[in-house]
This record gives sequence, C-alpha cells and structure tokens, in this order.
Amino acid sequence: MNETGARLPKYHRIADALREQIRTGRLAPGDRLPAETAIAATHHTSVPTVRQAMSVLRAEGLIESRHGIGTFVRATHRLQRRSRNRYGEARGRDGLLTNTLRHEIASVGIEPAPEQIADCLNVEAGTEVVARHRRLYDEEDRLTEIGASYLPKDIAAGTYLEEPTVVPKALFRCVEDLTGRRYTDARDQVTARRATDAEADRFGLPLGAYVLHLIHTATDENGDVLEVSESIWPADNVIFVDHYPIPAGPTGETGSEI
Amino acid sequence: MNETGARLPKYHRIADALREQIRTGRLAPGDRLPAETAIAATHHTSVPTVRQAMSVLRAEGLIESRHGIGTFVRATHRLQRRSRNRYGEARGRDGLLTNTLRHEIASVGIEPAPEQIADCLNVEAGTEVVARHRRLYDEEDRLTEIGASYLPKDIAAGTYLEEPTVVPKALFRCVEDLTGRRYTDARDQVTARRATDAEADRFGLPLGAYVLHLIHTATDENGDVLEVSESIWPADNVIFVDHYPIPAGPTGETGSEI
DNA sequence: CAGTGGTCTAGACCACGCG
DNA sequence: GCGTGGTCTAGACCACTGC
Repeated sequence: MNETGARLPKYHRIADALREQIRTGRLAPGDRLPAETAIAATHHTSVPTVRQAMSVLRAEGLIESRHGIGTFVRATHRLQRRSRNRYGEARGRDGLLTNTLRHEIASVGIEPAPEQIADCLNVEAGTEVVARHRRLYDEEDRLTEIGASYLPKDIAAGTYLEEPTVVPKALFRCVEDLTGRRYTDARDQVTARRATDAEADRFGLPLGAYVLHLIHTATDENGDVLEVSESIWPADNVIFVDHYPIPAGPTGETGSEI
Repeated sequence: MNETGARLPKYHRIADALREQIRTGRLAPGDRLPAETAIAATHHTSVPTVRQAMSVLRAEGLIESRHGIGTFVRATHRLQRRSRNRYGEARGRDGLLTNTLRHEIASVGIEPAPEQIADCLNVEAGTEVVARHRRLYDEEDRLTEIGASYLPKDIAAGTYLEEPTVVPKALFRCVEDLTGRRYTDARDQVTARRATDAEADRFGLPLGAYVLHLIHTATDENGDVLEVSESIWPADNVIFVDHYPIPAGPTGETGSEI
C-alpha cells in the first residue's frame, strides 16, 4: 500500500504513515505506538531508520517517548484562553482570566531585576526590586503559567506586598491604594521564543518547544513605571484574545494599505 | 578539558561544546562548522554520534545544514518589531509598522473563507469573501510576513478593493469611505503554532518551527464585522508591542491578585 | 573531481519501568 | 527477567555543491 508515487526517503515515508494514522484517529492521543522493532519489521527496515522517522514526529510535537515504557501520541489541546484587558471594561472587574485557575505564590522577595525587566522599569540591570513569582495550574493541576510581578522598592518594600501570600484584591489596586498614584497607561510586549531549560523542565516540554512571553508595563500619568509583570505559557496551550475600541478620530491619509 | 563532572551522553557533551562556542562568538552567525568527520575526530567518536549532537542544535534553531556545503551557525535576529495599534493614536496615522517594509499584493479574489476566518466574520465556513493576500519583505528583501484581509462580498465585491493593486490609503479607510460605516471595535487573537508545510517553505523555516499568527476582527457600532485580517510571522523574528490607556474607572473588589 | 551532508544498515550494550 | 527506548559504532552508498 505504499503507493505514494513520489520517491521519498524511507524514514520520511514511515513518518508519513504514522502521521496519517494519528491524523485519522487510528492512533489516538495517549495511545502507545508499536515498539520500534515492530515498526521496523512491518516496514522492512532497521531500527535506526524507524528512530529517525520518530525523531521527525517528535520535532513536530506529535509523539513523545518514555524510556522503558514506549512511545505515545501526544494530547494536543489549546484549551487555555486568556484575555489580557486586565483592567476590565469596568475597571475592578477581573477581566484577565476566562478560566479560573489555581493560583499560587511561588516566592516573594527583593531581587536584582533581570535585564529585560529592568529595561521596562527604566532602571539599570541588576537594580533591586520586589519580585512576586507566581504559578498557575489548570483544572487538572498541571502547571500552565509561570509569571512574576516586579515592583520598584520605593513602592513595595516594607509593605504587605513583600509577604509571600496572595493579596486580597488585584495587585494594581493594592499599588494604587498604597501609593495614591493611578495606573493610566500600559504597554504589552509579546514574543514567542524557545523555552529555556528551566522552563522546559517545569512545564514538561520537549526540546525546542516554544513559550509565549508577555511583558506588561504599567505607568502613571507622569510616565513613571509602577509595575512590570511577565507571564510565560507553553505556546501550544494559549490563545490571546484582546478587545479594544477603535478611536473615532479625524482623517489623515496614509500611503500604506494595511 | 571535559571536566563537566556530570556523566552526560557523549552526543550531549558534543552539543554543549558546540553551543558554548556559538554562545561565546567563537563560532559567529554565518560561520561554517567543521565537517562532521572532523568533529568526530576531535571528540574521538563516530560520525553518527556527531550527527545526533547536531540534530539537537538544529532543533534548538542554532545551526542549519546545507547539503553538499556544510553546517552553519544561524543568524538569530529578532529585529522586526511591530506595534499593533493600527488605528493610530490619531486615527489616520499609520501606527502599524515601525519598520517600513516592502509591501506587495500577492493575489486578490473571491474565495471561500477558511474556517477560522469564517468564525470571525460570523459566516459559515466556505462562504465566499473578497480576500486580499499580501507579502511583506524586509530591507534585505527577505519575506518577513504573509497576511490577508478578508472582506464580506456585500462590502467589497465590485469595488476597487477587488483589484490586485495596493490601495492608496489604509484599507479600513477605504472600507469606511465605500460603505459609510465606521470601524468602532476590534478584537485581536494571537497564537503561536507550528508552521504549516506551506509556511515553512515560504519562510524557509526548519522543521517544527513556530509562527505567530494574529487574527484581527473589526466591527462597526452594530457589531457587524467589516473586516478580518490575519498576519503570520516566523515566531523568532517578531515582537509585538502594544500601548493602550488604562481606563480610570470606579472601584470594585476582586479576589484575584493578578 | 573531492568534499560535504543525507540516508541506511545490523548489530552492540545500557538504562529504565514493570512484574 | 523482560521489553522498552537511549546511546553508540563502523562502516556503506547516495546526492548535492563547487571547483
């Protein structure tokens, strides 16, 4: 039945055959693939060639091998979703999470700001800030987000924001109440990048997997940064959704179509 | 020299050694790595083991092999940047592109809407719409973005928006002028996902690479969708930056810290 | 042509998880 | 112990590129 016509490498044809079985549901998520030796036999080839085919599917995120157990079809679910208008239509309503997730403060303390964060805080890299690290888990208690909020020391040091407990209301409201200043402008930066080793480890991601990295900077009416926070998700599990009004401004011609 | 202490697999140590040379700049972007046989000799191992090490670095996006030529350190540049407040602070100013890119209409015509797009347009999958496909190139004429705008037939069919030429002003303004309706609300969806074969091919991406996919939906004051547009970039090359005001609303307590 | 990476083999032995 | 995948070998031959 290998009448694909084209003259593809053997490992490629094996990968195609397995991919097709996964696509059609003949091999469902969670199913174990036949052993490498078995696949080699059915395709009249050697084990290393089968392993090469599997490395293709592994790079595509379709399968996952567990040493001593077998190779399994990965569950692919982009279930989590997230709207990032965190200040709500009516400010005060928590518009951030559309799924309620278990939320846990991993650690809180004074640390030197990482370079990217320092850039957003308008301070030199290494300047000490109050950092609140958090972890979010889904309904099945899988880690789905890691993140942190970074606050200038002159805002948060010595306050209850330095305690490693979940604060009773939105963090931005805590900062506003403590300082008397108001959050007026925000900047979000979103990148997709490869997971660091530490991230891959914590999320249980395969080699080369991507994460989405959001850095949110909030400033007051003077342009002073009140807070920088970051969130990191496995890229395959998240979709950002963002609603915003389009200003009904005056005219002005532009030369660009987009 | 190989006193890492830990007892890592040989291919892993080779990958570490090469990665370190890349990190320190000893092997700069564009440089050719030694031949596989040479690396095997220096590490007293076999060629397949070296190839295994290289497949690790390839999955990490650090190197790239060209058949018959050699293996090269990949240039990693996240230069492109993009702000997506496309309607400008003062509407009419093109706030979309912070780099000016060469812009080209790939094709324009009436097509059935892809499923995701149809969802956003509030029509059934397969409904015919006017699609304007575009390609954007950077200063060095490399393809950096592919995208499309989808317009309902009752808006764009029979107008100059069906011509395969770049329109003289922002597309949204064309639609407003043609219909007399106003863009009032927008929704953006952002996901990172693996490139399809076609995308990998067009962008020249390696297997398993990711793209960022933005779907933008614009509606008028009645909630009717005027336009859906999508943009796709290689994930490694783009950073979204988005500025927006934080509404100065009333209070309201929330139980969530974030 | 020589040199490169791409494909493929037929084994060996090890490490892991389970019964 | 047994079956699984993980590591590694020492080759062979092919396909591509550039000279």
